[in-house]
Amino acid sequence: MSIQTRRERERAERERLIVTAARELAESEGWDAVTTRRLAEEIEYSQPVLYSHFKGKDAIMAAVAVEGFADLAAELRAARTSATGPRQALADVVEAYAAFAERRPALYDVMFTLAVDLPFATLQAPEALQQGFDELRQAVRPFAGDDDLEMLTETIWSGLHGLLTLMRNGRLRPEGHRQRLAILIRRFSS
Amino acid sequence: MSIQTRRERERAERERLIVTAARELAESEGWDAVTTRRLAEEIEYSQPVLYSHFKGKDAIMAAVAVEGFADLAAELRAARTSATGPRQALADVVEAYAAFAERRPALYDVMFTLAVDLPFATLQAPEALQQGFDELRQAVRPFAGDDDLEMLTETIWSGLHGLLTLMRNGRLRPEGHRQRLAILIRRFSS
DNA sequence: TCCTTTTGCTAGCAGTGCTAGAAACGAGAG
DNA sequence: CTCTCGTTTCTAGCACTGCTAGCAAAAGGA
Repeated sequence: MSIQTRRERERAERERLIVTAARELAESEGWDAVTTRRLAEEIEYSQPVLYSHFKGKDAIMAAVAVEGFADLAAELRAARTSATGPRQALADVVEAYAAFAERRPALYDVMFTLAVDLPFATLQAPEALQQGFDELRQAVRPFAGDDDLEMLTETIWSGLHGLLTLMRNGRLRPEGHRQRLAILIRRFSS
Repeated sequence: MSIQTRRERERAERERLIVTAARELAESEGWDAVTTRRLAEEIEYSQPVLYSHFKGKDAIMAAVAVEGFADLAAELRAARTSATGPRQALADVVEAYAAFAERRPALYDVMFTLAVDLPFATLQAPEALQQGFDELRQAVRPFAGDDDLEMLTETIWSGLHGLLTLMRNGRLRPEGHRQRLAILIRRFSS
Protein backbone atom coordinates (compact mmCIF):
# COMPACT_ATOMS: atom_id res chain seq x y z
CA MET A 1 0.00 0.00 0.00
CA SER A 2 2.73 2.47 1.03
CA ILE A 3 4.79 1.88 -2.04
CA GLN A 4 1.78 2.27 -4.25
CA THR A 5 0.82 5.59 -2.66
CA ARG A 6 4.36 6.92 -2.84
CA ARG A 7 4.41 6.17 -6.55
CA GLU A 8 1.09 7.85 -7.08
CA ARG A 9 2.30 10.87 -5.16
CA GLU A 10 5.46 11.11 -7.22
CA ARG A 11 3.43 10.77 -10.40
CA ALA A 12 1.12 13.57 -9.32
CA GLU A 13 4.12 15.76 -8.49
CA ARG A 14 5.60 15.17 -11.91
CA GLU A 15 2.28 16.02 -13.52
CA ARG A 16 2.22 19.33 -11.74
CA LEU A 17 5.83 19.84 -12.78
CA ILE A 18 4.82 19.42 -16.42
CA VAL A 19 1.94 21.87 -16.19
CA THR A 20 4.03 24.43 -14.33
CA ALA A 21 6.89 24.14 -16.80
CA ALA A 22 4.48 24.54 -19.71
CA ARG A 23 2.92 27.64 -18.17
CA GLU A 24 6.23 29.26 -17.30
CA LEU A 25 7.69 28.53 -20.71
CA ALA A 26 4.62 29.92 -22.42
CA GLU A 27 4.60 33.03 -20.26
CA SER A 28 8.27 33.76 -20.82
CA GLU A 29 8.66 32.82 -24.48
CA GLY A 30 5.18 32.33 -25.87
CA TRP A 31 3.30 29.18 -26.83
CA ASP A 32 5.37 28.72 -29.97
CA ALA A 33 8.34 27.94 -27.73
CA VAL A 34 6.38 25.25 -25.91
CA THR A 35 7.32 22.16 -27.91
CA THR A 36 7.18 18.66 -26.52
CA ARG A 37 10.96 18.37 -26.81
CA ARG A 38 11.59 21.63 -25.02
CA LEU A 39 9.12 20.71 -22.31
CA ALA A 40 10.70 17.30 -21.83
CA GLU A 41 14.12 18.91 -21.44
CA GLU A 42 12.70 21.36 -18.92
CA ILE A 43 11.33 18.64 -16.66
CA GLU A 44 14.42 16.48 -17.21
CA TYR A 45 12.57 13.52 -18.61
CA SER A 46 12.26 12.18 -22.11
CA GLN A 47 9.50 13.19 -24.49
CA PRO A 48 7.24 10.11 -24.23
CA VAL A 49 6.83 10.67 -20.49
CA LEU A 50 4.56 13.59 -21.34
CA TYR A 51 2.23 11.21 -23.14
CA SER A 52 1.93 8.95 -20.11
CA HIS A 53 0.40 11.92 -18.25
CA PHE A 54 -1.52 13.70 -20.99
CA LYS A 55 -3.20 12.61 -24.18
CA GLY A 56 -1.27 15.19 -26.15
CA LYS A 57 0.01 18.73 -26.21
CA ASP A 58 -3.56 20.08 -26.26
CA ALA A 59 -4.33 18.35 -22.99
CA ILE A 60 -1.29 19.97 -21.38
CA MET A 61 -2.45 23.37 -22.59
CA ALA A 62 -5.91 22.68 -21.23
CA ALA A 63 -4.40 21.88 -17.83
CA VAL A 64 -2.53 25.18 -17.91
CA ALA A 65 -5.77 26.95 -18.77
CA VAL A 66 -7.54 25.43 -15.77
CA GLU A 67 -4.74 26.66 -13.52
CA GLY A 68 -5.23 30.10 -15.04
CA PHE A 69 -8.96 30.13 -14.32
CA ALA A 70 -8.23 29.74 -10.63
CA ASP A 71 -5.76 32.61 -10.63
CA LEU A 72 -8.13 34.88 -12.50
CA ALA A 73 -11.08 34.04 -10.27
CA ALA A 74 -9.04 34.89 -7.18
CA GLU A 75 -7.99 38.24 -8.57
CA LEU A 76 -11.53 39.13 -9.63
CA ARG A 77 -12.87 38.20 -6.21
CA ALA A 78 -10.26 40.34 -4.49
CA ALA A 79 -11.13 43.28 -6.72
CA ARG A 80 -14.87 42.98 -6.17
CA THR A 81 -14.86 42.45 -2.42
CA SER A 82 -12.46 45.29 -1.70
CA ALA A 83 -14.44 47.86 -3.68
CA THR A 84 -16.72 50.44 -2.10
CA GLY A 85 -20.09 50.56 -3.76
CA PRO A 86 -21.47 48.79 -6.82
CA ARG A 87 -20.20 51.30 -9.38
CA GLN A 88 -16.63 51.00 -8.10
CA ALA A 89 -16.96 47.22 -7.87
CA LEU A 90 -17.79 46.88 -11.55
CA ALA A 91 -14.98 49.23 -12.54
CA ASP A 92 -12.49 47.38 -10.34
CA VAL A 93 -13.47 43.94 -11.58
CA VAL A 94 -13.17 45.09 -15.17
CA GLU A 95 -9.84 46.67 -14.33
CA ALA A 96 -8.61 43.48 -12.66
CA TYR A 97 -9.67 41.41 -15.65
CA ALA A 98 -7.85 43.71 -18.06
CA ALA A 99 -4.76 43.75 -15.87
CA PHE A 100 -4.69 39.96 -15.77
CA ALA A 101 -4.94 39.72 -19.57
CA GLU A 102 -2.21 42.30 -20.06
CA ARG A 103 0.13 40.92 -17.43
CA ARG A 104 -0.15 37.30 -18.53
CA PRO A 105 -1.01 37.31 -22.24
CA ALA A 106 0.05 33.74 -22.96
CA LEU A 107 -1.99 32.40 -20.10
CA TYR A 108 -4.97 34.49 -21.17
CA ASP A 109 -4.69 33.18 -24.72
CA VAL A 110 -4.88 29.55 -23.76
CA MET A 111 -7.82 30.32 -21.49
CA PHE A 112 -9.94 32.29 -23.92
CA THR A 113 -8.50 32.48 -27.42
CA LEU A 114 -6.75 29.28 -28.43
CA ALA A 115 -8.86 26.27 -29.28
CA VAL A 116 -8.54 23.85 -26.39
CA ASP A 117 -10.76 20.89 -25.70
CA LEU A 118 -12.54 22.06 -22.56
CA PRO A 119 -16.19 22.48 -21.66
CA PHE A 120 -17.01 26.14 -21.17
CA ALA A 121 -20.49 27.55 -20.97
CA THR A 122 -22.00 24.45 -19.39
CA LEU A 123 -22.28 22.89 -15.97
CA GLN A 124 -19.29 20.71 -16.87
CA ALA A 125 -17.04 23.75 -17.11
CA PRO A 126 -14.09 23.91 -14.70
CA GLU A 127 -15.28 25.16 -11.34
CA ALA A 128 -12.71 27.95 -11.19
CA LEU A 129 -14.01 29.26 -14.50
CA GLN A 130 -17.56 29.35 -13.20
CA GLN A 131 -16.40 31.11 -10.05
CA GLY A 132 -14.58 33.72 -12.08
CA PHE A 133 -17.63 34.34 -14.22
CA ASP A 134 -19.72 34.59 -11.09
CA GLU A 135 -17.53 37.41 -9.76
CA LEU A 136 -18.23 39.35 -12.91
CA ARG A 137 -21.93 38.51 -12.66
CA GLN A 138 -22.11 39.82 -9.11
CA ALA A 139 -20.45 43.05 -10.17
CA VAL A 140 -22.86 43.48 -13.08
CA ARG A 141 -26.04 42.62 -11.16
CA PRO A 142 -26.80 46.14 -9.87
CA PHE A 143 -26.84 47.45 -13.43
CA ALA A 144 -28.88 44.77 -15.13
CA GLY A 145 -32.09 46.73 -15.36
CA ASP A 146 -34.50 44.96 -17.70
CA ASP A 147 -31.77 42.87 -19.28
CA ASP A 148 -31.26 39.24 -18.43
CA LEU A 149 -28.32 39.19 -15.99
CA GLU A 150 -26.62 36.18 -17.56
CA MET A 151 -26.82 37.60 -21.06
CA LEU A 152 -25.74 41.05 -19.97
CA THR A 153 -22.72 39.69 -18.13
CA GLU A 154 -21.72 37.63 -21.14
CA THR A 155 -22.04 40.69 -23.34
CA ILE A 156 -19.87 42.87 -21.11
CA TRP A 157 -17.35 40.09 -20.83
CA SER A 158 -17.29 39.80 -24.62
CA GLY A 159 -16.75 43.51 -25.00
CA LEU A 160 -13.87 43.38 -22.59
CA HIS A 161 -12.41 40.35 -24.31
CA GLY A 162 -12.71 42.00 -27.70
CA LEU A 163 -10.98 45.16 -26.56
CA LEU A 164 -8.10 43.21 -25.05
CA THR A 165 -7.53 40.79 -27.91
CA LEU A 166 -7.82 43.39 -30.67
CA MET A 167 -5.41 45.59 -28.74
CA ARG A 168 -2.85 42.88 -28.31
CA ASN A 169 -3.03 41.75 -31.93
CA GLY A 170 -2.30 45.28 -33.07
CA ARG A 171 -5.79 45.95 -34.44
CA LEU A 172 -6.38 48.91 -32.11
CA ARG A 173 -4.22 51.92 -31.28
CA PRO A 174 -2.76 51.54 -27.79
CA GLU A 175 -3.31 55.23 -27.01
CA GLY A 176 -7.05 54.89 -26.74
CA HIS A 177 -7.03 51.77 -24.61
CA ARG A 178 -8.11 53.23 -21.30
CA GLN A 179 -10.62 55.52 -22.94
CA ARG A 180 -12.28 52.60 -24.71
CA LEU A 181 -12.46 50.66 -21.47
CA ALA A 182 -14.11 53.67 -19.85
CA ILE A 183 -16.68 53.92 -22.63
CA LEU A 184 -17.51 50.24 -22.28
CA ILE A 185 -18.04 50.55 -18.54
CA ARG A 186 -20.07 53.74 -18.82
CA ARG A 187 -22.39 52.36 -21.47
CA PHE A 188 -23.03 49.25 -19.39
CA SER A 189 -23.41 50.83 -15.98
CA SER A 190 -26.31 53.21 -16.35
CA MET B 1 8.12 45.55 -74.34
CA SER B 2 5.23 43.27 -75.26
CA ILE B 3 6.97 40.16 -74.04
CA GLN B 4 7.86 41.85 -70.79
CA THR B 5 4.28 42.91 -70.15
CA ARG B 6 2.90 39.51 -71.01
CA ARG B 7 5.24 37.94 -68.48
CA GLU B 8 4.26 40.41 -65.83
CA ARG B 9 0.61 39.78 -66.56
CA GLU B 10 1.05 36.03 -66.27
CA ARG B 11 2.94 36.48 -63.04
CA ALA B 12 0.18 38.64 -61.61
CA GLU B 13 -2.40 36.06 -62.64
CA ARG B 14 -0.49 33.32 -60.89
CA GLU B 15 -0.22 35.45 -57.78
CA ARG B 16 -3.99 35.88 -57.72
CA LEU B 17 -4.30 32.14 -58.26
CA ILE B 18 -2.22 31.51 -55.14
CA VAL B 19 -4.23 33.89 -52.98
CA THR B 20 -7.53 32.53 -54.24
CA ALA B 21 -6.44 28.93 -53.70
CA ALA B 22 -5.28 29.76 -50.19
CA ARG B 23 -8.57 31.46 -49.36
CA GLU B 24 -10.73 28.68 -50.79
CA LEU B 25 -8.70 25.98 -49.07
CA ALA B 26 -8.88 27.82 -45.76
CA GLU B 27 -12.61 28.40 -46.10
CA SER B 28 -13.36 24.80 -46.98
CA GLU B 29 -10.94 22.96 -44.68
CA GLY B 30 -9.55 25.52 -42.24
CA TRP B 31 -6.13 27.15 -42.05
CA ASP B 32 -4.52 23.99 -40.70
CA ALA B 33 -5.10 22.43 -44.10
CA VAL B 34 -3.34 25.28 -45.87
CA THR B 35 0.21 23.94 -46.05
CA THR B 36 2.71 25.09 -48.63
CA ARG B 37 2.75 21.63 -50.19
CA ARG B 38 -1.01 21.45 -50.44
CA LEU B 39 -1.15 24.95 -51.86
CA ALA B 40 1.51 24.16 -54.44
CA GLU B 41 -0.41 21.09 -55.55
CA GLU B 42 -3.58 23.16 -55.82
CA ILE B 43 -2.04 25.70 -58.19
CA GLU B 44 -0.17 22.97 -60.08
CA TYR B 45 3.28 24.39 -59.45
CA SER B 46 6.06 23.26 -57.17
CA GLN B 47 6.47 24.55 -53.64
CA PRO B 48 9.30 27.04 -54.17
CA VAL B 49 7.20 29.00 -56.66
CA LEU B 50 5.18 30.30 -53.73
CA TYR B 51 8.32 31.88 -52.33
CA SER B 52 9.02 33.77 -55.55
CA HIS B 53 5.72 35.57 -55.04
CA PHE B 54 5.51 35.85 -51.26
CA LYS B 55 8.06 36.09 -48.49
CA GLY B 56 6.46 33.19 -46.69
CA LYS B 57 3.21 31.61 -45.65
CA ASP B 58 2.37 34.59 -43.46
CA ALA B 59 2.54 36.93 -46.42
CA ILE B 60 0.10 34.73 -48.33
CA MET B 61 -2.28 34.83 -45.38
CA ALA B 62 -1.94 38.59 -45.21
CA ALA B 63 -2.87 38.83 -48.90
CA VAL B 64 -5.96 36.71 -48.22
CA ALA B 65 -6.85 39.04 -45.36
CA VAL B 66 -6.63 42.10 -47.58
CA GLU B 67 -9.00 40.43 -50.04
CA GLY B 68 -11.35 39.81 -47.14
CA PHE B 69 -11.30 43.44 -46.05
CA ALA B 70 -12.65 44.46 -49.45
CA ASP B 71 -15.47 41.91 -49.28
CA LEU B 72 -16.44 42.95 -45.78
CA ALA B 73 -16.38 46.66 -46.60
CA ALA B 74 -18.70 46.09 -49.55
CA GLU B 75 -21.18 44.15 -47.45
CA LEU B 76 -21.15 46.73 -44.68
CA ARG B 77 -21.69 49.54 -47.17
CA ALA B 78 -24.63 47.71 -48.74
CA ALA B 79 -26.19 47.18 -45.34
CA ARG B 80 -25.78 50.78 -44.26
CA THR B 81 -26.97 52.49 -47.44
CA SER B 82 -30.05 50.32 -47.82
CA ALA B 83 -31.28 50.94 -44.28
CA THR B 84 -34.04 53.37 -43.39
CA GLY B 85 -33.08 55.63 -40.54
CA PRO B 86 -30.01 55.73 -38.31
CA ARG B 87 -31.23 53.19 -35.78
CA GLN B 88 -31.91 50.62 -38.46
CA ALA B 89 -28.61 51.43 -40.15
CA LEU B 90 -26.58 50.59 -37.04
CA ALA B 91 -28.52 47.40 -36.47
CA ASP B 92 -28.12 46.36 -40.10
CA VAL B 93 -24.39 47.08 -40.19
CA VAL B 94 -23.85 45.09 -37.02
CA GLU B 95 -25.97 42.33 -38.44
CA ALA B 96 -23.99 42.32 -41.69
CA TYR B 97 -20.71 42.19 -39.78
CA ALA B 98 -21.88 39.26 -37.68
CA ALA B 99 -23.20 37.46 -40.74
CA PHE B 100 -19.87 37.86 -42.49
CA ALA B 101 -17.95 36.46 -39.52
CA GLU B 102 -20.30 33.51 -39.22
CA ARG B 103 -20.48 32.74 -42.91
CA ARG B 104 -16.72 32.93 -43.50
CA PRO B 105 -15.00 32.06 -40.21
CA ALA B 106 -11.59 31.22 -41.65
CA LEU B 107 -11.46 34.45 -43.59
CA TYR B 108 -12.57 36.39 -40.53
CA ASP B 109 -9.87 34.74 -38.44
CA VAL B 110 -7.03 35.76 -40.71
CA MET B 111 -8.42 39.27 -40.85
CA PHE B 112 -8.91 39.87 -37.15
CA THR B 113 -7.65 37.04 -34.96
CA LEU B 114 -4.52 35.42 -36.32
CA ALA B 115 -1.26 37.30 -36.05
CA VAL B 116 -0.41 38.56 -39.49
CA ASP B 117 2.13 41.17 -40.35
CA LEU B 118 -0.11 44.01 -41.54
CA PRO B 119 -0.53 47.62 -40.46
CA PHE B 120 -3.93 48.12 -38.89
CA ALA B 121 -4.92 51.16 -36.91
CA THR B 122 -2.70 53.55 -38.86
CA LEU B 123 -2.79 55.47 -42.10
CA GLN B 124 -0.75 52.66 -43.64
CA ALA B 125 -3.56 50.20 -43.11
CA PRO B 126 -5.08 48.60 -46.22
CA GLU B 127 -7.57 50.98 -47.80
CA ALA B 128 -10.38 48.44 -47.82
CA LEU B 129 -9.95 47.99 -44.09
CA GLN B 130 -10.24 51.71 -43.50
CA GLN B 131 -13.32 51.85 -45.71
CA GLY B 132 -14.94 49.03 -43.78
CA PHE B 133 -14.24 50.75 -40.49
CA ASP B 134 -15.64 53.95 -41.92
CA GLU B 135 -18.95 52.26 -42.69
CA LEU B 136 -19.23 51.28 -39.06
CA ARG B 137 -18.22 54.78 -38.01
CA GLN B 138 -20.94 56.35 -40.14
CA ALA B 139 -23.52 54.03 -38.63
CA VAL B 140 -22.36 54.85 -35.11
CA ARG B 141 -22.13 58.63 -35.58
CA PRO B 142 -25.77 59.47 -34.74
CA PHE B 143 -25.36 57.80 -31.35
CA ALA B 144 -21.99 59.21 -30.30
CA GLY B 145 -23.33 61.75 -27.85
CA ASP B 146 -20.50 63.07 -25.71
CA ASP B 147 -18.20 60.19 -26.59
CA ASP B 148 -15.38 60.51 -29.08
CA LEU B 149 -16.71 58.95 -32.29
CA GLU B 150 -13.52 57.11 -33.11
CA MET B 151 -13.21 55.58 -29.67
CA LEU B 152 -16.88 54.71 -29.49
CA THR B 153 -16.76 52.99 -32.86
CA GLU B 154 -13.71 51.00 -31.83
CA THR B 155 -15.44 49.97 -28.63
CA ILE B 156 -18.57 48.75 -30.38
CA TRP B 157 -16.46 46.94 -32.91
CA SER B 158 -14.55 45.26 -30.10
CA GLY B 159 -17.75 44.20 -28.42
CA LEU B 160 -18.98 42.70 -31.63
CA HIS B 161 -15.68 40.99 -32.25
CA GLY B 162 -15.61 39.59 -28.74
CA LEU B 163 -19.12 38.17 -29.01
CA LEU B 164 -18.33 36.49 -32.31
CA THR B 165 -14.96 35.00 -31.38
CA LEU B 166 -16.04 33.75 -27.96
CA MET B 167 -19.09 32.21 -29.57
CA ARG B 168 -17.12 30.42 -32.21
CA ASN B 169 -14.49 29.12 -29.78
CA GLY B 170 -17.20 27.57 -27.67
CA ARG B 171 -16.86 30.00 -24.78
CA LEU B 172 -20.47 31.20 -25.05
CA ARG B 173 -23.72 29.28 -25.34
CA PRO B 174 -25.09 29.56 -28.89
CA GLU B 175 -28.66 29.97 -27.64
CA GLY B 176 -28.11 33.48 -26.38
CA HIS B 177 -26.25 34.74 -29.39
CA ARG B 178 -28.93 36.99 -30.89
CA GLN B 179 -29.99 38.26 -27.51
CA ARG B 180 -26.44 39.29 -26.66
CA LEU B 181 -26.12 41.09 -29.97
CA ALA B 182 -29.35 42.92 -29.21
CA ILE B 183 -28.09 43.97 -25.78
CA LEU B 184 -24.89 45.30 -27.30
CA ILE B 185 -26.75 47.38 -29.87
CA ARG B 186 -29.26 48.68 -27.38
CA ARG B 187 -26.62 49.75 -24.85
CA PHE B 188 -24.72 51.57 -27.55
CA SER B 189 -27.57 53.24 -29.39
CA SER B 190 -29.21 55.44 -26.80
C1' DT C 1 22.26 27.74 -84.16
C1' DC C 2 24.36 29.02 -80.09
C1' DC C 3 24.60 31.54 -75.81
C1' DT C 4 22.62 33.86 -71.75
C1' DT C 5 19.20 34.79 -68.64
C1' DT C 6 15.28 33.71 -66.50
C1' DT C 7 12.27 30.29 -64.51
C1' DG C 8 10.89 26.18 -62.01
C1' DC C 9 12.11 21.88 -60.15
C1' DT C 10 14.25 18.15 -57.22
C1' DA C 11 16.12 17.20 -53.06
C1' DG C 12 17.13 18.32 -48.59
C1' DC C 13 17.39 20.79 -43.85
C1' DA C 14 15.84 21.51 -39.27
C1' DG C 15 12.00 21.51 -36.86
C1' DT C 16 7.06 19.72 -35.22
C1' DG C 17 3.68 16.16 -32.53
C1' DC C 18 3.49 11.58 -31.57
C1' DT C 19 4.60 6.32 -30.98
C1' DA C 20 6.59 1.43 -31.36
C1' DG C 21 9.75 -1.46 -29.34
C1' DA C 22 13.83 -2.08 -26.69
C1' DA C 23 16.26 -1.27 -22.34
C1' DA C 24 16.61 -0.30 -17.49
C1' DC C 25 14.66 -0.38 -13.16
C1' DG C 26 12.31 -1.95 -8.84
C1' DA C 27 9.72 -5.23 -5.96
C1' DG C 28 8.85 -9.69 -4.38
C1' DA C 29 10.02 -14.91 -4.23
C1' DG C 30 13.15 -18.49 -3.44
C1' DC D 1 21.91 -12.66 -2.33
C1' DT D 2 20.01 -13.91 -6.77
C1' DC D 3 16.57 -14.46 -10.09
C1' DT D 4 12.21 -13.35 -12.32
C1' DC D 5 8.42 -10.57 -13.69
C1' DG D 6 5.98 -5.98 -14.37
C1' DT D 7 6.55 -1.24 -14.75
C1' DT D 8 8.61 2.55 -16.09
C1' DT D 9 11.48 5.13 -19.16
C1' DC D 10 14.28 5.84 -23.11
C1' DT D 11 16.08 5.51 -27.94
C1' DA D 12 14.94 5.78 -32.45
C1' DG D 13 11.90 6.73 -35.91
C1' DC D 14 7.52 8.17 -38.62
C1' DA D 15 5.03 11.52 -41.23
C1' DC D 16 4.47 16.01 -41.36
C1' DT D 17 5.65 21.32 -41.27
C1' DG D 18 7.93 25.90 -43.47
C1' DC D 19 11.64 27.02 -46.11
C1' DT D 20 15.93 27.00 -49.39
C1' DA D 21 20.28 25.71 -52.10
C1' DG D 22 21.60 24.33 -56.38
C1' DC D 23 20.70 22.10 -60.59
C1' DA D 24 17.86 21.43 -64.99
C1' DA D 25 14.95 23.24 -68.44
C1' DA D 26 12.91 26.59 -71.08
C1' DA D 27 12.79 31.04 -73.46
C1' DG D 28 14.63 35.14 -75.67
C1' DG D 29 18.31 37.56 -78.29
C1' DA D 30 22.36 37.48 -81.45
